Amino acid sequence: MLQDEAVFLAGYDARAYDGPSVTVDLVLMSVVDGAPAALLTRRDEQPHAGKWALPGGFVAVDEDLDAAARRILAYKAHMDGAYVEQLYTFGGVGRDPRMRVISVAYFALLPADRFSAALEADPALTLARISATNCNPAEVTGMKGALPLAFDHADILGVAMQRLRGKIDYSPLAFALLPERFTLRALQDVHEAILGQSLNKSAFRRRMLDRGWLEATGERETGASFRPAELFRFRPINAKV
Amino acid sequence: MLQDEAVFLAGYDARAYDGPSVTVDLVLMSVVDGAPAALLTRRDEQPHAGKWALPGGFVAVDEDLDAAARRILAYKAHMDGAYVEQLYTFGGVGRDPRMRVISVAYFALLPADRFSAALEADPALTLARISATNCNPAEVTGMKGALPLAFDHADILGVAMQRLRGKIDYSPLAFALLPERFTLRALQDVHEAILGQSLNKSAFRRRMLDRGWLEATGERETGASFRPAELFRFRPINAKV
DNA sequence: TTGACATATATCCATGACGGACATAAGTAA
DNA sequence: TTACTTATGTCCGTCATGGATATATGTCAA
Repeated sequence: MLQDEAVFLAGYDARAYDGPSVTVDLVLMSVVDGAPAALLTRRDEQPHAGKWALPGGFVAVDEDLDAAARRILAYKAHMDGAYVEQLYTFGGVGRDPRMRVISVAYFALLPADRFSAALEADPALTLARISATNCNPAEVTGMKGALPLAFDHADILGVAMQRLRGKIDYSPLAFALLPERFTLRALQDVHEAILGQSLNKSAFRRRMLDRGWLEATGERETGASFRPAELFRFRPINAKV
Repeated sequence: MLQDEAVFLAGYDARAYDGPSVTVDLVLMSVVDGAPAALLTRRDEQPHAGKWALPGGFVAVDEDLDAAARRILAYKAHMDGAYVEQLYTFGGVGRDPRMRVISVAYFALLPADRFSAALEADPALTLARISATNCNPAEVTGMKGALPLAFDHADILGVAMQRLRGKIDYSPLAFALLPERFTLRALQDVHEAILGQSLNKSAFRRRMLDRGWLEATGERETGASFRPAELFRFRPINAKV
């Protein structure tokens, strides 16, 4: 921050010198129609009015950081129970032109159906498709073309995708993106969407079944006009998340 | 800056409430005598007087988060140029009994010689050995037995070791713990100290040489009473840190 | 000068994970 | 009943790894 700019702000609020404010920003992610997606809210006010931002909010002085993330998940995104993990803390001085804000980013993973339900429940939310192939900076497109992102939220989205790609093949993150019962094909689709590349089918099945995370239900999918696949369930034994 | 954006800033009340304070805590790590170690400072004041803490400090309102980490590295640990990476943000309400403090933890990696130099330069610092095998919670011992840790710094140390263990075999982190020239044996010693287990020698050599990170210098170590090993140098080509 | 010694370096092989091809199974639809 | 499509299981070549073994190369002592 420039010196005269600091003096300018100090004239309006002396407490600006107390220290940085802390917010939590949430990257709500899912895989929709074979592509990674995130939920964004449209900014009505300055700065960055009209641009799209991650749901977020200030951390209260008597509130755990994780609790703040869950509160924002429930209040601004109308959902709870999602898998939530702290992502990274963004603390550049110029992130927000109003004042100094340090933002602790979290990402939350949701199955596509709950994702859609949240979209319908809140018209202020929109779905942004994230290009998995070219992810730095994150290119997001909505229903009507590209979505300009507010603040450094494109960076945050990029780091979230990066983390997801790095962890998905050795952690059970993918199960948070699927319904309770799913086929091996659906599981592979999620992996391929996150990684942005197709995977070998035999090797993928072997790997997943050998890992011990899957429990066969004995049931099979319905509605397909071909041989139905068996439905599996996530068995969180020896789970390392 | 847009016209209406400037108008908006002029009337903005920077802070409507008092929020949490933000500090940066530094986990200064190295491998000393075949064991992972960290630098701690002794607390003189309450709370936790007499216990040992990570070097840390408040983040100024006009200071980048990363800059704060580098400042603390320079002022409290008397060193610079180390490899520094953000670790995790600890935001529990009861962390500090005095007031609400959210701490962004960083870890810094240093070769053992610079580690020792910092120890000699500042008598307030002490070296804590970290048991790599049983790392949760981190057990640290100094020269005279166990070191009780202040606040939640044992947790932070544990997360730092966990991160280091998780990243060392697929990232060039180990080179930040070695001098500029080193033997393959020294590199393996560092890996084994971090992982807390011995590694297969042939496989380790093959893996490291195939990875393309090592540049042979043609020189050999001196002072050994047996066949001297070749000295290698880290070649940061295609480096992913 | 020479040989013992300790470690570095190179070679070889068994094992297991993986990519990929192929055959078979099991549903729907005509 | 047959065509069709995908699921599921089997087989094999390739490659990374663990591990053993052989050779190379320095110091040190006799």
